Amino acid sequence: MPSTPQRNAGQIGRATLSDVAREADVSLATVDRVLNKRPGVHARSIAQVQEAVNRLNYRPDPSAARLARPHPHRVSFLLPAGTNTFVEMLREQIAGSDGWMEDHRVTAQTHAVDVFEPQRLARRVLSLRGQCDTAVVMALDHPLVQAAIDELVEHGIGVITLVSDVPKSRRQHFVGIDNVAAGRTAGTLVGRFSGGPKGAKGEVGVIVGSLSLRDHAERSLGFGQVMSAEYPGLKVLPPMEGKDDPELTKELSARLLAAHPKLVALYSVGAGNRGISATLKASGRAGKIVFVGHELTPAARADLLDGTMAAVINQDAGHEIRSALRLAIARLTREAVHADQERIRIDIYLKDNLP
Amino acid sequence: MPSTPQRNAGQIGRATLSDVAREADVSLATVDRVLNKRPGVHARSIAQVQEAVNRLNYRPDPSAARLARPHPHRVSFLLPAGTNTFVEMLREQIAGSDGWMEDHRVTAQTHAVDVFEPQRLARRVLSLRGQCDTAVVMALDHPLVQAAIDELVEHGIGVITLVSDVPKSRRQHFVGIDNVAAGRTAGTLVGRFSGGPKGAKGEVGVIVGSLSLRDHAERSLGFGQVMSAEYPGLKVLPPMEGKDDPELTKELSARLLAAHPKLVALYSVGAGNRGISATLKASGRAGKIVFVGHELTPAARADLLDGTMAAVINQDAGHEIRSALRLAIARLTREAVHADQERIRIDIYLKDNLP
DNA sequence: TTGAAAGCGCTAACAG
DNA sequence: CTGTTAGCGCTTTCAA
Repeated sequence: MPSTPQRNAGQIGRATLSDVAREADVSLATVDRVLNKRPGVHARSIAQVQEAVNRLNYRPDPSAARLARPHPHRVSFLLPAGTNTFVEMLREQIAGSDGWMEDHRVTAQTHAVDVFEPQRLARRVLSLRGQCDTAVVMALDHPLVQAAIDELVEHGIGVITLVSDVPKSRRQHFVGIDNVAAGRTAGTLVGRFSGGPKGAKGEVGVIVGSLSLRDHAERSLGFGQVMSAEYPGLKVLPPMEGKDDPELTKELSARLLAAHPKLVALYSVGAGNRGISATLKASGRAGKIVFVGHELTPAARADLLDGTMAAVINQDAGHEIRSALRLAIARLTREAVHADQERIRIDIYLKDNLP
Repeated sequence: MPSTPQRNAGQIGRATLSDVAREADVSLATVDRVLNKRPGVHARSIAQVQEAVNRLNYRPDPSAARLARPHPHRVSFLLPAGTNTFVEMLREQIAGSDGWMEDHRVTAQTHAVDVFEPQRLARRVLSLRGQCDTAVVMALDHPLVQAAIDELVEHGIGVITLVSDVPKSRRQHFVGIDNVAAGRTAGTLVGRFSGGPKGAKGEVGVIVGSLSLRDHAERSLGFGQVMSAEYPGLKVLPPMEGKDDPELTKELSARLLAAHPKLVALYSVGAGNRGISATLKASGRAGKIVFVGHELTPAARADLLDGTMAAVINQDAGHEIRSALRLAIARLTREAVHADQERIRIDIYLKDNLP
């Protein structure tokens, strides 16, 4: 037993930086350099420090780290331009997190981009170089975009994809739901609400935003899987592309109703639910046709309450923003992330369990 | 404009304690005394400080506060003794939060109590006096318990009710779901899965743990509301008390099936779903009878996947524990709580959206 | 009733 | 390549 009456050495409380420094027989600064992977440290010192860290089971104190850091972490959000209500909700959640961000020494900037233009989107992603420490991107999955993300990562910027993933990129995390599973969930809801495995008979319409959007394609896929495997009596019609535009979805759904009198259900994969809702109400079939869609917007809420929509599948915008933010700073501070807490759920809302 | 070249005064960055001290023309210590409502401060000083706080829009920095505090906050959890799987999940979540707690200077202790004994429970609650800063209690709603909670609060201990509320008490918060709404949700699920407002016909069984448990009673109530109002073809049978015990629920459900050949659905309000599941499987009616229950335990998960259960209504144990912990420390540190984040959702799980 | 001062554990100049 | 040092914003003795 060393007889030096130093405080701490794995006894009471947790090990601190100075404990590590003492054990590794180097200075505070050197430990800091090793921990933060800064260059210019002798290999021997690195090894000593790492050994001490392991031995003492050292974990940095995030509060102290935050307090000492003179500059805030800068995170940039890249969100689709336009009037999509869900994106609007994401924006609000970012704005609403300012208090939290201040407390955590984080500053955020939000940029609007035309997500449907891979070229421009990629350029925008690239332009973030040097502008921030972490980029949170809701992006189209396209090779150009993937390359841009990879380059950003190359430059030491953390990248988190939001809502829509770019799986082959070197992004640090994806914050969003499993869209195939979400589609399957919609399938089960539509199937059971239309009469169940036995009873269900008729045609089912599907309106997507665009099949070239990865998430929409995945949802359609999952939906189709369940329908064909479990509800043979239900015939899924070929998906129509509504461009997430209420005007267009309104028109399409009207055409759908006219052409298919045996329509028993309608699955809206993307946005523009307001248009469908309008058609349904105008036709007097609201509440008769099982209408399931995504994202709990104020309009969807109202449709749920008056029975126009049977169910809404949601991803919690607030949770997604907070999660992205936590993951962003966790990379910089090496804080532990609790996977459980960061998993975005596929929420199902009926008229009865609205928040 | 004052010409003193002091740093800060509402300009760059946020106001600090010293800013407040300077503006109020008192010392740091005095500001701290006022902010933490410690006694022995002249009324004039109090006023000055408060004025400065408002003027500068001061909010304490939680990281700094945490760092400076020599003693951790002590929170005690009071959970039901016994083998209930959901309670087990709560326990695991508490254990799994230890890293987070360490980072936030919080220590937790968990006590097991016989919740069904108001006397003993109340005594146990009282015994927490002086033992902790915050008590998180999953309690029976009983006058004795309420009184005990109120006394604890009187003694300056924060009380948070978990899962099951004691609404008339002076508890600081309730962390849990709206059980009437949860019951309504179950109602809609059962109704729609059994054929919808028109088609549904037959009898529906209800098994509760005990009707003297507030949450069970509330769920039954909500369930009944929806069924009678929206599914007139479905006849809800009088609830049976299964004491949350798999053996008993197994027996009860078997009796139920035997006595009611026209049973189309079964709503399990409390625990003991394993027993019901066993009966259903043994009778060959698993998957035919719409079986809806609460809490996503491993067993429920399996039942969902093999079709024995149609849906599970869940409250996220991890979210509840984290929320309780955040609320506990927020009281001590005056940190802002984001109501949105603390709202516990009524999750609906189908086989397709399992986490 | 009030104030001065010593940290909490970490980061980042600035010197060697 | 390494160490010293001055804080970050707050809490808490200890004196006055």
